[in-house]
Amino acid sequence: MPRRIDAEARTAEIAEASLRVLERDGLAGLSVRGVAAEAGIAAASLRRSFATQHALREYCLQLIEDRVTARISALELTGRALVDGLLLQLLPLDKERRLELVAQVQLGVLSLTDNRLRPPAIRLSEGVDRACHAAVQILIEAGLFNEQRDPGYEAQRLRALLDGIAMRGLWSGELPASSHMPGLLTRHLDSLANP
Amino acid sequence: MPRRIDAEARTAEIAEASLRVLERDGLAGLSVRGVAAEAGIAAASLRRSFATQHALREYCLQLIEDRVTARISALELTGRALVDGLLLQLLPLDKERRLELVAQVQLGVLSLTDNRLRPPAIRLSEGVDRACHAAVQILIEAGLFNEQRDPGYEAQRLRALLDGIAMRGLWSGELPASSHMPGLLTRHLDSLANP
DNA sequence: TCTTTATTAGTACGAGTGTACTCACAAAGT
DNA sequence: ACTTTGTGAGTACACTCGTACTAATAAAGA
Repeated sequence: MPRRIDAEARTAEIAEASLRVLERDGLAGLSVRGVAAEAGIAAASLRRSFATQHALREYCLQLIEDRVTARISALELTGRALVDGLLLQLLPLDKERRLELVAQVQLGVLSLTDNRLRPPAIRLSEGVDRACHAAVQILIEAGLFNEQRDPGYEAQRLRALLDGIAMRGLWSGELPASSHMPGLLTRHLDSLANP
Repeated sequence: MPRRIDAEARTAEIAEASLRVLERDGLAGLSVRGVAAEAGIAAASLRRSFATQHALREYCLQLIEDRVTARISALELTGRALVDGLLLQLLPLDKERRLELVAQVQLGVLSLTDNRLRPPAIRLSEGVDRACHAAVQILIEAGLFNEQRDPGYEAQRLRALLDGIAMRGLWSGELPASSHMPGLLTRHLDSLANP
């Protein structure tokens, strides 16, 4: 009887349009009317998928997490190459990853003053934490991690370094100048094997 | 003839009220009426100091930079203690520093989509860069920097690490849990002397 | 074909926004 | 005492916002 059964596809489209709006216009542009226009649908249709603006913002964070984890899961690598690939998924090295990171930071900053947004923001952050700990574990198993080092500390330091490099890449304009970001990261990963 | 010649004092009060609003209510709260209420003055009086909302936001970034540099200049330390004190001024270790960092991130994120805000944001970022390079230089002069290391690379890595630790401190709620932030930093600084 | 449903466009409301005024008051310098 | 000036409170305009409706349209299943 119904007209269509899209549901999920529709919400995904809307959320992806939201990410584009977040990168182009920032938080101020993430309005019901603005996102609907970007998605090419009517505002009333958007409110059928997301009854409230908060639900939309929440789903955006969820979508970012899903997309990143999907990309990481798709990596068919091992050892050091896997560690590189894994961590590079969290840096704004191309348009897609920059889009996600900008949106993530915008919503993350909003979560500082909107407590309802903190749970999904924390979930996302914990995911990155797990990735860093996993990276250290992979290095250990590959014999690329000096045994004198403290795995827990190195995972934390790696997390901070990763965030810092990502931020640096964000502020410093576009993608070209940020091509030396991976260098900083890989050089750090190299150093974990030595002393 | 005039009534008072405050000028600077007034603008400083307003900007400090703005920082408080930014931490409490976020970017959405940084409105003319909202800041005026926080500062305890009339909206019309605020617009005498800041003709436009953009000027207010711009001055906030400037004020943050001034406050941080003032605190750093006031440090009467040398060697490693100076490096520690210098870098700790950029972490959200107390209410004042957290206030500044939250405001800085809020406006920094806004500068991603408001190009007029980029110059002051970039200035602030470059100041942090200089601090990191200075920190490395101080370590070298104090003999706490292994000569096999690359000063330029270590300055960049320090910068990223500092930003990452600061971000971590921001997201993870309040100040208590972030007391292990300095540990991460000092441990890294220690390691610069060795291998 | 008929019925059911999703989508659309449009409108409406109350609130908040930046910006721009006016007018009365209070304080300081001459 | 008088004049100049900053301040305060208030008002206004045009806009956007989230949210909530309506009525009309289009498409799919029965």
